[in-house]
Amino acid sequence: MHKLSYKEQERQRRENEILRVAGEMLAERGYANLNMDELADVVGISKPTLYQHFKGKEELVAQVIANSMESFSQLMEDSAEGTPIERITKMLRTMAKGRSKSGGIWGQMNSETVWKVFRDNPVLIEQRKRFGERVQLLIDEAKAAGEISESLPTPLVLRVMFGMQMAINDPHRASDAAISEAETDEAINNVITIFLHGVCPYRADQKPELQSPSKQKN
Amino acid sequence: MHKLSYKEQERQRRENEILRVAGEMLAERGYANLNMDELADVVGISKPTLYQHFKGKEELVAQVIANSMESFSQLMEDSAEGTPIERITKMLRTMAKGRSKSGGIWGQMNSETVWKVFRDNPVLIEQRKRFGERVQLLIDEAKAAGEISESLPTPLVLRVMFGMQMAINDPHRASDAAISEAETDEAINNVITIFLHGVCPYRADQKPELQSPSKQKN
Amino acid sequence: MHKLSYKEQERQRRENEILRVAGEMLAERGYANLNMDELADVVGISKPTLYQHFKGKEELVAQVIANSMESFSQLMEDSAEGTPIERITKMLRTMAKGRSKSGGIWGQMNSETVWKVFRDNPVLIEQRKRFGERVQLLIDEAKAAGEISESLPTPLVLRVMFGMQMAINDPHRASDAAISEAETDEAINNVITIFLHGVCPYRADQKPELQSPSKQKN
Amino acid sequence: MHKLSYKEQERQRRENEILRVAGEMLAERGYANLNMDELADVVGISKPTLYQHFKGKEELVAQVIANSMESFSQLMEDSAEGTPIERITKMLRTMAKGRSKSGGIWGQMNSETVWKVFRDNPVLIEQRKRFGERVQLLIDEAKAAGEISESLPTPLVLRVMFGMQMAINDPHRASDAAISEAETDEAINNVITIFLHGVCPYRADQKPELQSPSKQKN
DNA sequence: AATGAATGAGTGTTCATTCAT
DNA sequence: CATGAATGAACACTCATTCAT
Repeated sequence: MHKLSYKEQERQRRENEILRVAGEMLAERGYANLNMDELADVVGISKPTLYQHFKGKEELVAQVIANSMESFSQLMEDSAEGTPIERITKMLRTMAKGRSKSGGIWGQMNSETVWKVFRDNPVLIEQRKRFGERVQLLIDEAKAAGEISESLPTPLVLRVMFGMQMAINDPHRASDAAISEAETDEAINNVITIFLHGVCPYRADQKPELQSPSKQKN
Repeated sequence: MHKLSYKEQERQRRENEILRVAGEMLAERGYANLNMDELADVVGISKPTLYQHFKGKEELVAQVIANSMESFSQLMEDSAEGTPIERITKMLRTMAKGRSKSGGIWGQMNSETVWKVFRDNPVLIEQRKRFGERVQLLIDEAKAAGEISESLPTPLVLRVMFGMQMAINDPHRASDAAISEAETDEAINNVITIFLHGVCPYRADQKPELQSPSKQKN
Repeated sequence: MHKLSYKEQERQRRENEILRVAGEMLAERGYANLNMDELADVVGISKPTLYQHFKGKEELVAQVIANSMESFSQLMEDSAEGTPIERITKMLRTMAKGRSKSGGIWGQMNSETVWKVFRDNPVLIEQRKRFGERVQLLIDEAKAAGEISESLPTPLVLRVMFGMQMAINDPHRASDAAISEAETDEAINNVITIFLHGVCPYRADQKPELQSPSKQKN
Repeated sequence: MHKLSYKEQERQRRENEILRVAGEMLAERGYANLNMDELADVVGISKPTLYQHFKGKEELVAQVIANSMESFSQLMEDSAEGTPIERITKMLRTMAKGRSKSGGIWGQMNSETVWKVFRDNPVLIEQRKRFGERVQLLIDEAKAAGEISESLPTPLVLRVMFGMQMAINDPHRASDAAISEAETDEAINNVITIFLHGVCPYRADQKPELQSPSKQKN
């Protein structure tokens, strides 16, 4: 890999900065309220420069999502040690701590626009595939280790992981009343506990029986 | 209760129609892409008429949310029989089936704007209180019945319920490829199962141990 | 003159009420901010009823102006006794006291729209003529009596009268700090004094010499 | 003071042009009929460009007023020579000639909206203070020189000056029939004469006696 | 005759995107 | 390359006016 020129480095640094800020904005305010003017302002560049880095808002957001997935993937890679469930736990915890990086963006998938970007952007199509495979692998390992019920479809487990994310904080807490670190930690722990118990293979002697709707009244 | 005039009925009917369409749009496209022009068009009225029903976009959305919470509340009321956990199960199932009514809108709370409406709108403040109390009651009953772990804070349980919601469908499925009823049902069942196992009091002999972060590496 | 039916009387009463309220609104807020919805509301009737009395906003305003001129004319008629200048004084005072009736509306002539109504409305054309004649008469009498300088064109004197009006109050005083009756009275007295001294024939020995622009530097 | 770049100059030029046109429109048509679309059109720019210069209609109007006051202030500064009354005379004349600059806008203060801007806009608050002080000074000098009656409150004198303004022209003359320069000049002279005689200290031997309302009948 | 309800035609404002410098 | 400045296309909201009842 050849050495990057100073200019090139600078460019990279700035691109990352843009993506970082955009990621935060996207997670906090949603696609529609992600304002290109403000973004450029906060990053400290002009709008045309912004457009030199990204062809448009959609592409920018696509990159943000890509980055987010990438760092998520990286996270899985990095926590390669431990039992699968330990790794999953760690992932959940990391996601939760850095809400803006992954969880926050996931929450934006409810917006049609973001979803379309996620679905149709060429860069993301590839990334989605790789990402899915890696997660699949991890979850499957967990299944093999008996830590996740075999009967649960992998994508569903993944979606539950993200859904759990959203349960950790009131998305926008009491506005001014900052939440203590300890409180957040406890919420995280609780959510992880719920997740782990929720997905682990249950045994016959365990209480909750799912009643199919028809038999409900019984 | 006096009989409503035909006009009055018509007005009500239309108001409901507006709320229904707006609810769908909100759930599917988010606040920013809920377009008053289009809404009026789809409902088949003119914009000023729309504004005679609702003072503005925010109030409209507030009403949509209020309605959504109301029908959710109603649901709890209606399913008053059965063990608490049976009732919760039924609720989850109903929420999941009618995504647009409750779950879909909940997903929009990630948008700053919607969240502000939810927090600050006077109509909703009262409703939130009542809603919270009812749910609190239900969950507390479930705790008392030993169906939900006492150690889990009630609001967190509620948030998990909503988070679960979002795990049921890819928020926007493969766009055209409609998902079979059966598939959805299975997803619902799976998610409910996960929820029930996740929150039920676990016993010492159960597998998953939550490792506190410090001890993680062991 | 035949006796009016009760209905007819009622109608008249309401028409007057509309004109009164509209007059106040027009004087205080200007043409553009005179809102037909609000007007109907304040008067306590529905908009279609309003439109049964007046063909449209312009006609309504025309009537308001006509009324205003009429009551002004009436005022001149009523104060037929005394020297011309005494009558003019009385007029100024009455105008000032009831700003909304005459002076206030006069102030709205700066709005293109109101001015056009004033100029072009058929009802007003006639009224303007009569009004002008009466005032002309009065001012000419005053001139004849040596109370107003012969050299001042009558329309200009009239305009100065109205201009003086606007000097009495800050159009919208310190908003909340109500002005004492006494203060207003003094302002009125001062303004009238200025007017009377301003227009009365001056004698050679009086101080202020008007310098024509060319000689100004002198 | 560094030399402005060409771009900067151009920007200034355009900003002035906007203010000029807006000032004319405001004076002629009032706040409500000052249309941002049309303004942009007339100036020859697009609406968003307009909004890059001024945050909104109110701010734009505030600037127009500020400019107007500033040029008025400047006028006082510039005509620093001569007796106070000479200076006032000159001011009146200049105001009258350039109606749109000062007088015309003053006439709009009857509109609630414009008045609110005048009262509440932060930029104008400071300007109003300075403006008031300067005028106060001038009028007080005139009083000291015996050219304006000591008994007249300064603010009232100022208001009368502006009121006089409005007497010079029929605010909108016979529309098409342009008024000859000479006519206007004569009107101006007459109004100034009236003003000067009106406010100068009157002597006991002068005719017009102000009758207090109670004694009017004599 | 009176009204609740409806609307066409704007109005101010914003935003993603592109030139000219 | 970087940028100040420009813009087309929307969008939320309002208002005078008119029907249908």
